[in-house]
Amino acid sequence: MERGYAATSLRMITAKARVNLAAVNYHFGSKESLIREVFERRLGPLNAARLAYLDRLEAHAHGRPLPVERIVEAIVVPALQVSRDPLGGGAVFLRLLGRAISEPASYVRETLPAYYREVIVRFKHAFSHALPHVPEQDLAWRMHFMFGAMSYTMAGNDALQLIGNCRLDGADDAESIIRRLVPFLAAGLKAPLTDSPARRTGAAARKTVNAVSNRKAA
Amino acid sequence: MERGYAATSLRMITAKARVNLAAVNYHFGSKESLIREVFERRLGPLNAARLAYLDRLEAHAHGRPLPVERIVEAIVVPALQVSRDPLGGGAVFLRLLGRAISEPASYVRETLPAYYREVIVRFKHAFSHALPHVPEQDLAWRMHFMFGAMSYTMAGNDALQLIGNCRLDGADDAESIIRRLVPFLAAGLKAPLTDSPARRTGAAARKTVNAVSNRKAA
DNA sequence: GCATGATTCAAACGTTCGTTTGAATCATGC
DNA sequence: GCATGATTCAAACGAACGTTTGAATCATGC
Repeated sequence: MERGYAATSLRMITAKARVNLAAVNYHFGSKESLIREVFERRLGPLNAARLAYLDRLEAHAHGRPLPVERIVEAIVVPALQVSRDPLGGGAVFLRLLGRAISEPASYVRETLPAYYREVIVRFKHAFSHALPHVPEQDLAWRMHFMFGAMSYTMAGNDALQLIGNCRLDGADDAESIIRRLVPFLAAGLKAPLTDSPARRTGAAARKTVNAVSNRKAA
Repeated sequence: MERGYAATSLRMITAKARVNLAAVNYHFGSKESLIREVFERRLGPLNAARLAYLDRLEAHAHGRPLPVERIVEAIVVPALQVSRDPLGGGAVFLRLLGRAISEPASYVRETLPAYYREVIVRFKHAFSHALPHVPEQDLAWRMHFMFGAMSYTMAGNDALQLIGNCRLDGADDAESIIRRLVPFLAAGLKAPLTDSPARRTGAAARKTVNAVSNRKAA
């Protein structure tokens, strides 16, 4: 979580766990299998809880479209529960997960999608039902942005915000994060569609390029 | 960009660049200094362009609050320009940057904030001027979410979306990404404030925890 | 109490890493 | 054309990595 996969050695892990170095290869086979097992144990139940949450919402709705906020909650709230449950991995696992999605290592790029496939399909249907006027492509992109904001937040990437002369309070309190994250994401998903491709950026953008070039020349 | 800092060896880099391995330590001193130089060269001009863009907007506004969409554009459009300019690093640098923000390595967690300090202060002022009803803490969080969605998108994290039975078209076309990203972020920043802390999540959340526990027992 | 299979342990393996070294090569000013 | 400083190069260094090994230890059923 705090060092990334490649930079975390089995010697660090086994020392922290107070076990012998060879135990990892004996019980798991390899370092790669070890972290795969972590996801197997933690991510499966988390996504199952998300689907169960969505099932409950849809059962209550009797086919009517759900409020976007509720659908977003179905994704975010189970993560909150995990972060509160030390036996379920706690907040540490969420941080690991947030980082893992950006992890370039092949082991995770080939493993994670399998866990998310059903979640994405189900929630995409729910969103497209709740937002019938949003074209499929736009919805896919908005879900993409949503996952970005979520995983970034879960990864605890406070590197930038720390220095904005005002710390983020309640960064440890998952509920206060969700109270702010859900309205943000729901508003983004419900944003009005802009059919005109922002023509006005053309001129300003050219000036920007010049500013970049000038800086480089200096 | 595609392997992460720790997993990218100087031997790979020097082989790709068709130079001798020792050249890195001769010209840069160390691997860490090498990547620091990359940020020095690329990130400085990019953030300068963002500030210049904001300067231009504010000069035209004569003290009046700016539309949130325009402020977001000031952050996003210069990145588009960089992605189009192969000499400025191109899209590859943006992907590197998006990954770097999530990179746990200490070299970057201590280097990047310095480049972003002024950007964050200036844009926070602009946003709080445009959104006077949003408390400072909420605004800080919303900017945090915004950076998350942005860096995730810039990092090209398509691992999850690929399998949602509908590919993201135009993923290479930066302008079409921006056309969708700006409305999403602006809507999120302008989202109505929820003063009631979503009490209704209590019961549902408890059920969710049970679902997780049951899955674990199975 | 002893045989047996599972687990733990210290030690070593081969590989790869970032870095250093010292000689070879290049460029440049006189 | 030669001295000098900068750069390139092949080779090696020590350290750290994931993994393997074989003996020691533990647990368990008879």
